Amino acid sequence: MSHTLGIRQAQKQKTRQAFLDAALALLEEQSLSSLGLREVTRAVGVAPTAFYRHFRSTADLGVALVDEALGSLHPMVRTTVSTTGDSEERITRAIELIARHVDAYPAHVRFIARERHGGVQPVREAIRAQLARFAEEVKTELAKDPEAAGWSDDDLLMLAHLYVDQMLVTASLFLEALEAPEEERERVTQLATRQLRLISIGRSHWLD
Amino acid sequence: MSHTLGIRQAQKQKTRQAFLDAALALLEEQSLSSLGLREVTRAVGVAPTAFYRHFRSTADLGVALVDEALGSLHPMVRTTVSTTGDSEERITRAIELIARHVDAYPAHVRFIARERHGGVQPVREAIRAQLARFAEEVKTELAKDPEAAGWSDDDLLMLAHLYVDQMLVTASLFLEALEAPEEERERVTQLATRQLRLISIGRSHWLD
DNA sequence: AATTCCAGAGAACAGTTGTTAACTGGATGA
DNA sequence: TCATCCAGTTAACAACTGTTCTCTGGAATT
Repeated sequence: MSHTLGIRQAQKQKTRQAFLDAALALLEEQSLSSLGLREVTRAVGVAPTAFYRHFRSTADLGVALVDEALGSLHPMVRTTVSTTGDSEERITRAIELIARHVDAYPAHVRFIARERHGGVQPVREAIRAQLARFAEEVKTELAKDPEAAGWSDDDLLMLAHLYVDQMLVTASLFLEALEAPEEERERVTQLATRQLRLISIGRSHWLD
Repeated sequence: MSHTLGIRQAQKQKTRQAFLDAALALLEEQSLSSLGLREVTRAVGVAPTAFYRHFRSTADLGVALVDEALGSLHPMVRTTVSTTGDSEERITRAIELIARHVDAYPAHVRFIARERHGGVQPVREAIRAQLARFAEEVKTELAKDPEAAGWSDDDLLMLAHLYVDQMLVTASLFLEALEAPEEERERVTQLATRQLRLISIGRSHWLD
């Protein structure tokens, strides 16, 4: 079923990706609501009007960035929660996975953290929707665990949201520590690990 | 020692407050990094150049807003954590206090949530510093609790940060539910309450 | 009463912004 | 081969931006 794109479509997608890349770079030092259309086209090296061939507005571009940043993350989230091993191993592995992701895609993480409560409504809504999906998926994985026996659906979703939010808090901490010395990164790892451990303890005594 | 301000100083402070109020209102629909100096002066009803009599830049104004939004919050945080009563009562009271604060100062809460990871470095730093102070204060209160016996300083601070972050997550949820029907606000209250309860359970079994 | 001070006004500056319209030239499909 | 399509270009628009310098009039100081 894989149909090779025509030269034309291929070039268009390439330009579109250049817009996304340039915007993401520019957004490291500002918010989406101050990102100018001309600013982006200048960075890409095309005429301002070329922008409209791909996006209606910078808000539209922002929504596309949300998909790029979070869309491909779903498989990882599933495996993060569902990995086997005892509780302590799973925590260590989850934190490490987050740290690696921040190292690999710092600009994406910064964008999501920044625009989650940012000044552009459609983008906020897109992030909210994706995070709700994450929570649903985490909930599904949690439900498979024998520890979830006796838990109501509501409580499972409550815990899933807690995990998702904690994941973002941790990612944001790693982001701030990106340029910091290894010592500081280790401090963050320890903090995040113990916070997750505490939540995990609360989880195992929830039904007491 | 209270010295009545001269007419001149009084008028200046009044104008300064008008700047803060106008900026806060404008920031409900955008981020600080896109807030224009002329935009603010127009809203206040003064000449653009008057801005410089009070602030070096919009970033400077942002830092002043952080102080206004968080500076007066310290006493409340202390009482939130230190209130007497059993665990369940304290949780209910804390959530209610957050809900009331969001109702009373929605724009302040929105500003902090938005600019905590926003595009203006000095403002991010100011918020980070204030939240670190909050965490220290929460830690001090936690240490007074008999339940904290045997806890290391590091673990207490870890828990304090967890509480502070959870407080912000909850505040942000109430903010999104501000215009929503009472039913939705009740749902948020239930969610936040159970999350805090789970953390509280983890806390009480931490030393097991 | 005379002098200094200073919050705010006014005008002007070079640059920037988003959006429109009409175009070009190479890929596409008949 | 020839007509159609369409990603990207060019030019122009009114409106807006931050910042400078100069000025003013009433409060503050002497």
